Amino acid sequence: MGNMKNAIKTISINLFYKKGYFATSISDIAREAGIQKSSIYYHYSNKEELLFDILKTTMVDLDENLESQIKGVQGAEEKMRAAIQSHVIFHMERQKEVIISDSELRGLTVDNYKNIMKMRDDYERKFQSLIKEGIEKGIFADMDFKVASYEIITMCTAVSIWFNQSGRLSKEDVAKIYTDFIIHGLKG
Amino acid sequence: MGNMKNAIKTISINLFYKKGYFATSISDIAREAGIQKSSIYYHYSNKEELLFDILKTTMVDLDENLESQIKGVQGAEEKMRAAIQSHVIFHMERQKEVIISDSELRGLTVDNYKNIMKMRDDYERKFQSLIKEGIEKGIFADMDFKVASYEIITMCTAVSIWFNQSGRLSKEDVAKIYTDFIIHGLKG
DNA sequence: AGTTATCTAACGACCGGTCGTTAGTTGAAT
DNA sequence: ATTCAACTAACGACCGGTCGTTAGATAACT
Repeated sequence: MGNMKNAIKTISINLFYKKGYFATSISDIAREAGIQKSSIYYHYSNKEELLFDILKTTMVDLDENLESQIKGVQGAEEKMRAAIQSHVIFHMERQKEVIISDSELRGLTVDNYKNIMKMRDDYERKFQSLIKEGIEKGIFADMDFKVASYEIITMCTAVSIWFNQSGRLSKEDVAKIYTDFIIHGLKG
Repeated sequence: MGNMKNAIKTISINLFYKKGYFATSISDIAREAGIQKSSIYYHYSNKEELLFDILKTTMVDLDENLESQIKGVQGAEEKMRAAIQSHVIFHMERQKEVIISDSELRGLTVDNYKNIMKMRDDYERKFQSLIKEGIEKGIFADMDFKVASYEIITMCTAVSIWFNQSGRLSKEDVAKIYTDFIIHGLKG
């Protein structure tokens, strides 16, 4: 079983989140895992591969989440509502990983960086398609659909920063507030 | 004159933006400035002080910018429009510094961290007051004003990430798009 | 016997920071 | 006008420590 490998990944997520990728040493990770730092290299060939594994998994899960949530939904507005809810809830449930994804891209070398950026672009384009569809059908106001997608995605991504699991609002409360706000913004 | 000190600061802004605070060494900064790294310590007593100087200046300027833009403006909606425009344009004009401000807070020790966070909270509360005022006067829909402030600030802050000075849209174009989107979201 | 997962030990590179020193400038006292 | 102490701004050598990574040994399980 990849039991230790999985532990290393989970520990790294926590440390990268708390201290940042560059400020976290292989020794830190090994200490938490209860092994020697050289043993990390049995599971991952270098530090960057560990970061890349985290980022890749997060993006794949995010995308699968979106696809599964909008599949079968009818109507431009309803599809957009489903997409927003999917994105927002994912960012509240996977706070640490998405924060790492947003702040540690500098830790990647060119090939890995391009790999992640391509996934991001594909994901972004799905939102842009939904906006375009809504505009064409006259449900949303005429607007710059690219800027609209940046507005929506960046604001929904940021829930990961301020949302508190044990706070006043439930994930569903927050999703509702965000969805309503954005739909009003889109309808103009 | 503090000419070299200023050069060190500007160089650091560029390097912290490009490579990140932890990945930038004092040697890197010194090399760009054309001096020895020990000479950096004549101007700044340690690396963190340099980071703090950048963050503090940015927050002070951001706040002064907001105050000067909403001063004298009448009406809740118009004041909110002025605030959004002020925030968005500042984040397009000072891209590097605000990105550092958003991603390198971990480089600060407790006291400096608290100092910056207090300024952020104060700034945030100004937006919350504007929202509350609009709700009370019946101009904005009834809503959770705290979440609304997070929605607005995080989305407007993110223009620093995607905005391209030599791109298709002018700063004023972007400000207009953001302001309209948000006002519609607030009016509900 | 071979594989898997871990260990110990060490590597060279680089880090932030300190030290004593030095050359040029300034300003007040002589 | 000259002297002299203080200040400014930088130098280059060096420190202890940590970094990511590698090599080779070892122990347990199949």
